Amino acid sequence: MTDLTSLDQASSEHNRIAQLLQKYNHEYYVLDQPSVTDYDYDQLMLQLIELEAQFPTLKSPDSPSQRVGGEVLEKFDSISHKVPMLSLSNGFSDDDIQQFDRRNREGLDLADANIDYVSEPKLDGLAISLLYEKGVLTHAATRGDGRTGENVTENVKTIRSVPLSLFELDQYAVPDVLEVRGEVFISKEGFEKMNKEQIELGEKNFVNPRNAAAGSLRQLDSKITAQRPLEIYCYSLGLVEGWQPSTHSEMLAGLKRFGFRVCPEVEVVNGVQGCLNYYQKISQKRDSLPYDIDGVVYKVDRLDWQSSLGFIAKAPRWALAHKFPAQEKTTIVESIDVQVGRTGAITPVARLKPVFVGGVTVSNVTLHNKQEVERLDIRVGDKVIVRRAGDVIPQIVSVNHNVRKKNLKPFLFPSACPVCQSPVEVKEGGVVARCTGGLICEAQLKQSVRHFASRKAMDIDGLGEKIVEQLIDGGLVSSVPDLYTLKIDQLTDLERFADKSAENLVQSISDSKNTELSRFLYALGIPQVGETIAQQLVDRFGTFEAIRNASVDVLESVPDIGPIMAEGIHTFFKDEKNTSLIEKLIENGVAWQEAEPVCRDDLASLPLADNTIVLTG
DNA sequence: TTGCCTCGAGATCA
DNA sequence: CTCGAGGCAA
Repeated sequence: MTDLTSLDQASSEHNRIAQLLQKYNHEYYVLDQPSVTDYDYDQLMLQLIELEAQFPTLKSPDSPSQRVGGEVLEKFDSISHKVPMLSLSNGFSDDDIQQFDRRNREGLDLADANIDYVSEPKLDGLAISLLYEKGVLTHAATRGDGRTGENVTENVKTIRSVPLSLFELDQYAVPDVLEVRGEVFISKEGFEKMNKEQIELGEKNFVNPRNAAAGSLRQLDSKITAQRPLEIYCYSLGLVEGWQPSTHSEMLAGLKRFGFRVCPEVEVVNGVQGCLNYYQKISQKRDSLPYDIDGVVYKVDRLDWQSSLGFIAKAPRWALAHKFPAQEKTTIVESIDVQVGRTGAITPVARLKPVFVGGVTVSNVTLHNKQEVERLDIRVGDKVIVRRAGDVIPQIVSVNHNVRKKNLKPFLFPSACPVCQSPVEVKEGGVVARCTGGLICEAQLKQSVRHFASRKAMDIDGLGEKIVEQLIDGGLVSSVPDLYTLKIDQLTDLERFADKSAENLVQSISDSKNTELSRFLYALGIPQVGETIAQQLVDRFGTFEAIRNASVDVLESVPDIGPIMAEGIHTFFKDEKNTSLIEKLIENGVAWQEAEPVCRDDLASLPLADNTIVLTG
């Protein structure tokens, strides 16, 4: 390599090697048909890296050398998705699929004609968006909340099956802007290998491929990501300029030509029967597929039909995820605890003998309320069937009463709060039992303080659950305003609280004094008032005084506020306990900028959105 | 709800 | 080294 002295020479050599590597890479990771040995590939890569070390100007963002990882980041920046990343509606039964198809045919005025659907396995990984500008991968982002995700470009570049630049084939011009979406995952085999390595390194095993993939993508050091066996299958587009396929299947074929990996199980099927047959077929193949899936996805093939069907709240109407039934396991109820929430809600929770189901270890399952406990007739010592319903929340499916030992005692739903002994009350017509102790109840107090400090409320950094517990158990805090009079010396008396921690906590509490009205409102924990309603109240009324003095009728005029909420808000501000608490907070220095009341309706959602309205005065 | 990553800080031990 | 907080993903 040292014989390359001029930049020109080096540059053409760099080009040659880079192109070879791109080709070999694609053959190996996308087509699964390698034409050279791993050794040859590695040697070539080393040559390239050496060359770039000698001539750093040759290091381009799409150089194959990017695959080994680069600089260590300090944090991930956020990236906003120009086209939001939506989720999919779920279906579980044949009937759900038939309804989906019927809705589509009705929506498209098709009566009897069958719709072509693209069907594909639903991979159990994490969604990712890849942005190519002028054919080069420039940004890769996680889904996040659908509107804003994290910039994980450096990590994604290390995934061998992600093209760093698009293939240019004569007859297919590369689009100016191409955002491709897909699923990043780890294969079953990759996962096994990875865990073997973890053991050799003396590290902990990963529990399931999905979380291992998500964790791998969140490494600040992309060199670590580069060593993880991440793969990708691409399945849809985001923002595109300069390419207009007319069907989904044509789009997927195009993606393959550009060098993307597309799941080989994808098929175009005809009508609802085609979908159901596909589901059967994939169900049978499921165990032999090299990766985890949790269902199949159907998408209307014609893109013009997709756009005329459009979207509901946060999912396309033209696609449906047909999920496999959740895995179920049997375990034992070890105890039934009762939790008291911020609003006094009494929730029974079953503590289970830990059981590995659906990829995670489940040991706690909420039993929701009294009715549910009675419906299940669940007792400590019972054998129960557990599953993870709809992706995440564990659920008790049923209790095996046949094998119940005779001496098991029925669970007695408490009539007094287990924490403060105040009477428990169920509102007329309601299901939720509530502790009537209010803030006298330590459980409610703890939760209120925790809520007050939370990020979307007053954002007091470092005041988590355990610390709140310590403050209240130690008698340092008996109401929310007490936070603002905490002194460093008081804190240092607590366990595991040294000077630095005490100082930091006092500082972040003090920092929270300057806040926004909407945060403060939300922090107060007014019944029914979440983040959104708090913001709407501020938009409508502008000042705290205006909100606190608003009559029920006026409150009801705010969008999304009905009679129940209006009543709740009004009553909250009439209660002297609440007003004195608010006074104290203000005395202790909590303050915000007040605004003029602006009656701001959500313009985008109104029929007038397309017109221009000029406001004067 | 669980799993994973990352950070700061306290505790522990050489 | 361990713990708690915080953030993210499904």
